[in-house]
Amino acid sequence: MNLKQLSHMLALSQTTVSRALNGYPEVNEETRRRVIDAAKRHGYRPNPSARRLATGKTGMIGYVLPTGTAVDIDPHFVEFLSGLGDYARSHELDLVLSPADADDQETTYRRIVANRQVDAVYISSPRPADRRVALVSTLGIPFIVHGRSEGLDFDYPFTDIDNEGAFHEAARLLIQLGHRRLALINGDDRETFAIHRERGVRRALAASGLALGEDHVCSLAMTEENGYRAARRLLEQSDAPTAITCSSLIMALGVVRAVRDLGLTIPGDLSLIAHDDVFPWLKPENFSVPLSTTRSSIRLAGARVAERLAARISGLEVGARGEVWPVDLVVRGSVAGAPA
Amino acid sequence: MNLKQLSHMLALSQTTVSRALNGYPEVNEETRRRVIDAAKRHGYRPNPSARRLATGKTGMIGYVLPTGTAVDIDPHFVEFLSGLGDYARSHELDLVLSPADADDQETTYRRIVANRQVDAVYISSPRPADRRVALVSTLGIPFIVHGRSEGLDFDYPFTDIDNEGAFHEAARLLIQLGHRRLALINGDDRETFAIHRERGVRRALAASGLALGEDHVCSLAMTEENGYRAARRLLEQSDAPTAITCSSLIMALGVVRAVRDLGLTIPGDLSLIAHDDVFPWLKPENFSVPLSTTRSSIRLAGARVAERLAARISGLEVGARGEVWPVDLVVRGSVAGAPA
DNA sequence: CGAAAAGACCAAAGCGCTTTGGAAGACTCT
DNA sequence: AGAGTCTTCCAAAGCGCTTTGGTCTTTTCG
Repeated sequence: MNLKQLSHMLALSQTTVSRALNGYPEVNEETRRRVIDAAKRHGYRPNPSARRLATGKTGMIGYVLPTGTAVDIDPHFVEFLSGLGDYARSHELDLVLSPADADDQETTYRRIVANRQVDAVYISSPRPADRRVALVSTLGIPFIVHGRSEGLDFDYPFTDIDNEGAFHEAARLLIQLGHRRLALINGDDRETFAIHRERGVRRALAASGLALGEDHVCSLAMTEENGYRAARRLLEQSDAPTAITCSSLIMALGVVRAVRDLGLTIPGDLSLIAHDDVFPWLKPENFSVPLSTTRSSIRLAGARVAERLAARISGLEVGARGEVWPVDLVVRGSVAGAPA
Repeated sequence: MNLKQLSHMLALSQTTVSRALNGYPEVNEETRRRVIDAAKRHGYRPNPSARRLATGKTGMIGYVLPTGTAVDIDPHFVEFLSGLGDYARSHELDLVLSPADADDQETTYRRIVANRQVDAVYISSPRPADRRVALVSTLGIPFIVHGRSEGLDFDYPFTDIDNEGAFHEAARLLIQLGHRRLALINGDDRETFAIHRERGVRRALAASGLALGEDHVCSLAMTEENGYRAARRLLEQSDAPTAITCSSLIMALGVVRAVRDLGLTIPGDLSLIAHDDVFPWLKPENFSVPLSTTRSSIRLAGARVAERLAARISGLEVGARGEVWPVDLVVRGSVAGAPA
């Protein structure tokens, strides 16, 4: 059932039927009702390919997915996607993932914009002076950055959490508890979130006249194994930290294992606070010693990003407003006063 | 730069240019070279919307993504996606995720087929007599099932691993080691993979005149917490198992925690074998006691599914061939002879 | 009461591609 | 030389929708 058939059946022109369906004003309300009714009864659904060709609108939002045998997609992605998908569904948006060579995403961005394959895109895991942000911005497609870049000479719309504030608070708490030697087990420090977290820890230390030693900060891909290695390295050195802040729950698993292997205890020998993105399948309260966390649901962020994308597509949102969400500090058993 | 401009510039008809570009035979090789050359030089890329409208081909593969606030996307998804994306990239395919109400995916399947939004779809986490498989099959869109359904009265193409064989082997090993009371901590037993795994364990036990007690099998969403709960429940009962087979590495984390909480040891008091889908961020060899596993890379499966989808789209693959991959049993420190 | 404005509808021109159904010229064959 | 065959190219008809630029009635109002 296409527009031609439907309009013929109603003895109306395609123009009028199309307008009736799309809510244009220049059609009699009585006629509109007839049209809508008939469309529903016959299950008429405009062909999206045709509509897209005519309007340029696709009803899709895009994401360039870096791939390659050596490239691992972040497990956070799936939670983000849950939120994004949930919102997208309610607004009849689909998400198209365009796989790209991790080292050349630009080509793919250009392609999806040139081809008008999507109405908007989002960018995640931004880095300082992120080229993707600059690119997408000049290409003129609506977009939202999940996270933040830095050192760009223009503003852009983003949704981020207060990583610096979160880790500042975490470190401050540890310092208040008497800890003097803090360490940070961080994610890849080429990404802004990691830089912000480190900044937060340093700022808290500096406020008490302390500093983060060069050998007290690790920056690695967020795997259990790297958490373990980092913790071993930190805890086996002469001025081992008495407290660790950690960028991920998965790394924290490794930290806990290292602590156990070394015959130490949490929080007796080591206090630990990790960032929790809120996974359904791994919860900080279920660690053998319940884990203190800085908590922020990445799923909510996904929903928010989708919401803003939808708003930008429909022109409801304009400008370059960045929003930063506060992060909860949730104290559980894994922190205690510094050992004597 | 569109076809019209390009053909005008070459003083050829759109027909000829189109044919030259798409490799049709009825065009002079000399002319073809000129056209291809000019197209490249001017960066001509056919507009996919237009091409789609004309041909019906989209260059996209679809996946219906169940969403909802109470619905968690499986973290395995991201690994599967890595493989799928990697292959898709090399074949210039995009992936479109269509979010759907988890309780009504049918509408979405019908929509994406009716609208010709994708060239093929894949289905994951199938259940016995899965309605999606039946639906997609009658809708007539090319598809591949990742996993298997059962009890359908027709054949369909799938790629699955030998879940039954894997868990059969795991259980057999444990029995050979003298274990008599085995337990199974399984995933959601409404899904076929879980059913097959249970079947494998039962078969191995039966071969030695043993059985899987009703209270020795748990079927839950695969979270750390559920792994913990299940293990507690199993290990605290009077005829506690001396060996556990477990459907996921994440659940195994919980099992290990439970064992520790109960003051037991692996493999002294309990042998443990879990299924490993091969995550980059959590490796069985890094468990405090290296974990024995049945191993199968879900990422490879993703690549294979993409490959088959591409083949079906281009007509290279037809028919309903199902393929079943063998699973490796990797023995590490977490298994030992049954306690005396 | 007549002119201007508003209301309701339509024919046709795109959007940019593929594909059908020729047509013109060059070649082969008898 | 005329008939048939290739080879090579083209004009034009879709694909199914939106939107422009009208036309023909009605209504409004000085």
